[in-house]
Amino acid sequence: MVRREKTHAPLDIRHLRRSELPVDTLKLARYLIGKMLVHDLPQGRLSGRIVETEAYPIGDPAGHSFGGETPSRRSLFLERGRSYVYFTYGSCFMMNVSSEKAGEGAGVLLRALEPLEGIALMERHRGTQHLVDLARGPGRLAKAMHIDKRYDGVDLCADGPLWLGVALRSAGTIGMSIRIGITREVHQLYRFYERGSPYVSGLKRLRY
DNA sequence: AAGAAGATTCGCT
DNA sequence: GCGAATCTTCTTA
Repeated sequence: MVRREKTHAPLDIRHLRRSELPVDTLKLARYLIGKMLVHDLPQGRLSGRIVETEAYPIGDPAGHSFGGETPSRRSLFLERGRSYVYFTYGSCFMMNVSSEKAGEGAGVLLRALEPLEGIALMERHRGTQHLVDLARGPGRLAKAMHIDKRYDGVDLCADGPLWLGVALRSAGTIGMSIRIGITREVHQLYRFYERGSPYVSGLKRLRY
């Protein structure tokens, strides 16, 4: 397989400014489809296009902010554009983008990326060379991008190692569906994805 | 102090 | 497709 970063110049990715982020969890979840997640490591840059998200808005019983702020969940209550990283099922980190005003608990779960730069390093992190599986699913995404609890609370609009960006290619058609893996509010259409992308998880559940 | 649940993944059938 | 793995956090005693 031809590796993009060896045959193309580095992508021209510009930082997203906080003022560009919609001040609404559902709008932000849709807005982030087609945007870039970038992690600059000493070994090189990891980047990918966001192709799948889920919204966990204010007051959502399925959201981690439901029931109020705790030390482990404080990042969800930060101003929009900060990361909330948590560990679950004894094996997976997952990354959210906080999505409302400071003091309001809500977030957007990043569920899948189309890997673009640093693919060889992502393959090492994930232990597989199957491109479409590298960041398909929230736990795999975090592992491929080398995201763990150290990155909880990071400002994704600041000039740090982990950030959100915009590259030239925009999103295609955006679809909606029910969210995956939850037991409450299961009927809400709070999941957004790029139609036709092979990098989206749970393809069998895309019915909308 | 003990137990249960959890925004999943992987391996096996 | 199904079920185990695995551990943090929160609840209850």
